[in-house]
Amino acid sequence: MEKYSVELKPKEEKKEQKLPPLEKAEKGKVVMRFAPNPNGPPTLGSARGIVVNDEYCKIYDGKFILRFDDTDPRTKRPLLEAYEWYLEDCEWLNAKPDEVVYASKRIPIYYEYCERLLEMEKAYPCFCSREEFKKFRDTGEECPHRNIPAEDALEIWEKMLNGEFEEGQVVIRIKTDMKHKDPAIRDWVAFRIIYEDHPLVGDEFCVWPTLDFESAIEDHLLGITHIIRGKDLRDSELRQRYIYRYFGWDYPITKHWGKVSIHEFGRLSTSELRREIEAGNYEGWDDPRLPTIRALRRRGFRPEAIRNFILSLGVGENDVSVSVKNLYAENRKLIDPIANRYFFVWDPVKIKIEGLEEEVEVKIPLNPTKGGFRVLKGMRDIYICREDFERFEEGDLVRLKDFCNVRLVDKENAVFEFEGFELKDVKKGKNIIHWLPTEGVVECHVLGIERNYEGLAEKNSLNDLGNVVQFERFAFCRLESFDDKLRAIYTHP
RNA sequence: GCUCCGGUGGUGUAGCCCGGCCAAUCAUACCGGCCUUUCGAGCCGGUGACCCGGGUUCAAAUCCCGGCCGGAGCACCA
Repeated sequence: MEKYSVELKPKEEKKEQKLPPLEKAEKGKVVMRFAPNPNGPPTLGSARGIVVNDEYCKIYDGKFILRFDDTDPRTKRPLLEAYEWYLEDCEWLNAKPDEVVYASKRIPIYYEYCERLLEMEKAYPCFCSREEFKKFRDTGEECPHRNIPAEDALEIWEKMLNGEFEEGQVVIRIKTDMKHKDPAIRDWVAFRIIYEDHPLVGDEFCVWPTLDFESAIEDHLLGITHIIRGKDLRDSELRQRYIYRYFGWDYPITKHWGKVSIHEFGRLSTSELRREIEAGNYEGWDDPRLPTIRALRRRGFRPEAIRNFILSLGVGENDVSVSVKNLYAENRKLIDPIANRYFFVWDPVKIKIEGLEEEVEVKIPLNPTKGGFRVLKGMRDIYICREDFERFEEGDLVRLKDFCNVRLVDKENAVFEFEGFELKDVKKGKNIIHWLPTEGVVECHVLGIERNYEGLAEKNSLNDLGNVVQFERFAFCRLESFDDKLRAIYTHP
């Protein structure tokens, strides 16, 4: 009995720093933020922003802010439920923000700063169409509106706010340098007119700041010291620095990482996922095949595994393309010592064991490191996987794991012959298979990644409802619910 | 096209700023072995990389130049 009760060795956590030191970071003074647009649930991609920023805050005793950059009610319209999802998932990832900010609720603040810029003649209302302005930008010429005097500019701004212009008729641009060597930086748009209800603040506003403007102001107001984000926002820094210069502010220290793509999931774009779901290709945002945090949680991943996986990607600027197997490995380290083992027989075939005198009680270890047992009834009629059954030929000796040895004598009728309880002859290898009696089992459906599985599982496993278990020789699965049958979700091998 | 960034084993990563201790770290994958019972788990071991060419130097993955390859931005999206 004690041969299974090996003591649980707590895999000691190496306290090594998982991230490179942050430039000019002082303990206790670091303020960082993760600033998503909540137009869908957090994905593994968002988790990178959450985890890396949070991890640095933890390392430096800093402050972690979650800021919703939700200032576009149309093109990347926020999803009302998603605000809550971000809060939930951050907390689940052990990255509870110290402060939460909603940009859409702070629009008047951005207006004030815009007015100051207009007064300083560092911003101007521009009536060029996109196409017209593109020409100026490409040639490096100033557009005719660039030198509108402050008073007139302010007047136009007032009219914008009052809804006296059509959408697209006028925008506010920040003066940079029309000769800037990178055309992307030249006089960028800070405010535009959009007549559309915002999911959070309704129709209160019709003049909306762009991300570059809103983010620039907020980062300063919030006292952000370090920004780490995707390299797609690299030029933002160059644009925003103009505002910082005009106001005499210091720009935070920045770092940018490349794109992550996961072999099995592809690029992690929220908009794409949304399209797929709306097209009915997935059941919802928590469909286990999806790379959303809620799907991963549903599958039974540990938040620590996700953190470790993300941190292992580092913060380099080159794009990474990694396999989920790395995530699986991280999770396995955490759950292997605690997940109870059970038998799950998919595509079951009923076989008969001839010559088995009486039913026996079979004790099987619950977990090799933790110890404990579960009991199955060893009887004449049992189930095994069709996959296994098909492999065998008459005369083959098979070990029913922890039960007995049997020999296939009549494949046609699925009859085996009892050979003894002793573990001998078949001590290892593919001929040790798992099995299930005809009593003490429940129907089980496993929602898989590539395919789903129908079969039978030990009734014992009901004790682990809600937990992740290992179905031996199958995979780790999370037992989600039990109604007419046990419903499990495939976690990973 | 213009601007910027990056290239370390199959994959990801450390090292590069401040050249030598790097015949290059760690993980994953793969292969092999082990296990009185998961060969789809676990344990142990092994294979495997500095994009190319020049230069500087006693010494270069690390510094410089050129090339090649990859990526990002150039939206009234974030």
